[in-house]
Amino acid sequence: MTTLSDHRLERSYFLQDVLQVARSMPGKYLVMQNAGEAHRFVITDVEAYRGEEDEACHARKGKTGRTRVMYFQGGVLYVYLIYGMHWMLNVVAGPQEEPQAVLIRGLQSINGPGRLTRHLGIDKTYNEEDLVRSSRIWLEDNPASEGRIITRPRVGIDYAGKRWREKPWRFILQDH
DNA sequence: AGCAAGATCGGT
DNA sequence: CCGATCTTGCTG
Repeated sequence: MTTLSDHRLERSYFLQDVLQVARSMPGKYLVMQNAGEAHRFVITDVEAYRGEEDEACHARKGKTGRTRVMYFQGGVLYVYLIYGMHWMLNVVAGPQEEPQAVLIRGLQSINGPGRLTRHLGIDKTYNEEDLVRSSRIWLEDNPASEGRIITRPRVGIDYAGKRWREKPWRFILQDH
């Protein structure tokens, strides 16, 4: 018998380049399992951060205590605190030693990267969690997903140079 | 040891 | 538009 969990995304998906991963992520499910109950949320809004050369990426200054997880192979979570208040949820992408990550900015019915982690109870204990093996959080393909993806410049990165500010690396599911 | 900045949010 | 709130990374 086929169950939805057979749709869990495997390693090969996350090993793709971050731009491929990011633009195909809207429409997929973020699954949270607690007390044996799985809750599925459609991902609607993401951004790609790509390598040390990307002036908007945390890895622009190389490997540090905080960014070391970005150098892991794709499929693990990068969770960090911003402004002393909000947990940001990122999915590491690409092969080992290539620092790339997808910031999840919105879910169906929960907009905003800080609001969604608060709603789901995601905090620093999720940092470095492996989406391919975890029993409390993973991603699933959504065969029924339809809807167009629109692109926009990334948000909140005024510190980056113009060339990087203007990259259309935000991917939003149309009508959300 | 001290400091400035930050991939945000909610209230004026 | 501004303040909250605290970790991180850089400087000395």
